[in-house]
Amino acid sequence: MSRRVTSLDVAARAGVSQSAVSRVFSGASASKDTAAKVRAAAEALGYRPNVLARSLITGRSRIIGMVVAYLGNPFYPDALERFSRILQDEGYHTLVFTLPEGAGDTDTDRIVQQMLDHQVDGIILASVGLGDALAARCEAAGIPVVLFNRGQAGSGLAQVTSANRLGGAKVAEFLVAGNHARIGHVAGWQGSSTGRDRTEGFLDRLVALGTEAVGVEDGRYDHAEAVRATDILIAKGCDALFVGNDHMAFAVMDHLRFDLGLSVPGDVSVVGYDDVPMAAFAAYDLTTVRQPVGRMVKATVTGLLDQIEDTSARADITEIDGPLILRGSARIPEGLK
Amino acid sequence: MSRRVTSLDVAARAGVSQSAVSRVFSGASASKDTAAKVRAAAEALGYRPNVLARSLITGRSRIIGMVVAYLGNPFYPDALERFSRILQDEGYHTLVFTLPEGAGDTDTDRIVQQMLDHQVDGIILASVGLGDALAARCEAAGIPVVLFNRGQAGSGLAQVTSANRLGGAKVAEFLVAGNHARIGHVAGWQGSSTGRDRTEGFLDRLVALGTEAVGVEDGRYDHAEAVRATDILIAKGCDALFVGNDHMAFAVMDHLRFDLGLSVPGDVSVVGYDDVPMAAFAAYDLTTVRQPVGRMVKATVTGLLDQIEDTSARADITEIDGPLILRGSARIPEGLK
DNA sequence: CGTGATTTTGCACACCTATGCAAGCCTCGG
DNA sequence: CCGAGGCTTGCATAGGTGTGCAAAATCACG
Repeated sequence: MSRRVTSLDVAARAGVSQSAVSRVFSGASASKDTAAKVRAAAEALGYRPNVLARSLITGRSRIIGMVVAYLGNPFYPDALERFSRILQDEGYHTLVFTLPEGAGDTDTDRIVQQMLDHQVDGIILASVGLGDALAARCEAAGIPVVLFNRGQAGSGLAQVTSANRLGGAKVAEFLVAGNHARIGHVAGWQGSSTGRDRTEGFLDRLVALGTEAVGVEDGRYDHAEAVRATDILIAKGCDALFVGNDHMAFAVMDHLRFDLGLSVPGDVSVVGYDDVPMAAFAAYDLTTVRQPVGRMVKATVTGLLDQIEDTSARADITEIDGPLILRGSARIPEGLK
Repeated sequence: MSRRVTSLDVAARAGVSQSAVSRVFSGASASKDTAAKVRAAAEALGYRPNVLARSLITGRSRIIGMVVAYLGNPFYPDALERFSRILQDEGYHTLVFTLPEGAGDTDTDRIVQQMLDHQVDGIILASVGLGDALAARCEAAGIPVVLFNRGQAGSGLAQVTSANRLGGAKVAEFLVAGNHARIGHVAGWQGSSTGRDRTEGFLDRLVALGTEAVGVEDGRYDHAEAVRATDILIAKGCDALFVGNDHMAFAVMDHLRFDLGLSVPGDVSVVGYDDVPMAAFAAYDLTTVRQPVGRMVKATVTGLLDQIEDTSARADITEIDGPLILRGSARIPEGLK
């Protein structure tokens, strides 16, 4: 394997200095003439600037660290794919960091260190599961951070979520309009802001509408927990369940239909949150609140790059509204048919 | 933001030379005494070696490029998560590259260039969709490559797949044993080796058993295509369908049940391939051939690291056998009950 | 054509670490 | 006590690029 061709080689061939080559490739000023000569020589030699050397000296790697922990929920792979694609188009790349199952502070520290080691220009935290520790440490290290699908009140960190409270409220309106008598809630993990917000919005709106939830059980975004929660709520006689995300909603529907022998939506209406692709599958045909992944991802990237390119740009909180998608898993009010 | 702590700072504080510091952190020989002094100083200053500078000089980045294109199929996120985790444990990291939808040669070239730019130590191609061009170019660039869940006959490239032919054969055995009279096949994309192999193994074994497929339609790993294929095969009177992967199988089952009003497995048996988590959901309860993701991932990483650390190690082809998982989407032969 | 303003260019250094080489140290056997 | 051999250590350089600075070249204009 022959040696890499360097900017010096190009300079020699083009009859200019190495700095001229550097300037041409880093977009600095250069005369039409030399730029042409340099490009020709580079083309002939197959020269490409060495990213490592460049990063070493500029201090910017054009790499974004992305922390994920929960790819089992199809919402996240979808987001990851979009992130990777957009960042690629912007000349950035995505370095993936996976948080171990029961992530303790030790793990968190290690991840942060590794990101610092690689001098990532920015960080996307796309995981509901991780504590505030990670975000705090990133911030302390002076690296721009955006929380994706996760909020953290008063942290001063940039964050992009869907309008979770409003979404929860929409479901409340919908179920009440559907004349459901006993409404229950399999909540998203109450340790996460998204989970809490959806729950709050839902419960508050119920009260505003003059009714109340028969029961609320934390499903912790977990299959088995969701089933357990369902049992409790059904025992209380619920005829409608708002489930904290689609992934749990599938488990709930399966349990209702195949273990408890109930009809959905005949006996029980089920509403989810996310609108992952599978929600449209006929087997579930899940009524759910859509999280507009595309717009959320775009907003996240924009916010992050703004922070990177203009350090004075400050972290803002973005909430993106998504519609309730009416399908067949919940009784549809007369007025909406 | 204060300047980074460098090995020179540590050297000064420890009263040794910079090279001593370097040697301690790169695992070269050093006396107990100096090692201790260096570590103490490093600890006190919060020193961490600069990965970029190190990579620049050693030529190894400890970064693995991972090319994906099809995260819609839940098989791949699962794999990606495992890859990231294992590589992390081995001191490597995962740089994700996403191939655009209709990836032409231009895109392929760009991706390869970007990987070269970042001097990735190795490449995992985890995408059925991409042509041979990408693999060839990577190989030409002298970077170790392993194809994951994708083969390429006679390419001389390392590859890890499940035993696709054998898997297809198992399904043939199973369906014949179940006394199915008219067996059809919604094939995986015939442009991919996995698709072809499964199909071959399936059809060959049918013949060996003295029967034959009523029809074979390419589902191209696509939802809509799978539905189209199903229509054709059902029109031919099939009472059993082997579907090229689980993701399509879900579409097929939904179509059979909710559009055509057929019972699964009452009227038609359906068997998939992959055993993604969703296959175990009660709504589908899909009989399918398991791809042992964990072992496939482990084999891929092992093979790749071997090639990286020992350039003489040559590419081998690994096939990992997986069992047929019996569930409720296909009639179970008397003998197996 | 001369002068000042402006752009272009080259020089040299910085970024931070790994490593070949030679010199220094220690150890051990005779 | 001496010499040989092995382990440590420091020196100096390489790896490839960006950038401040000053010199050179170009331009505009009177």
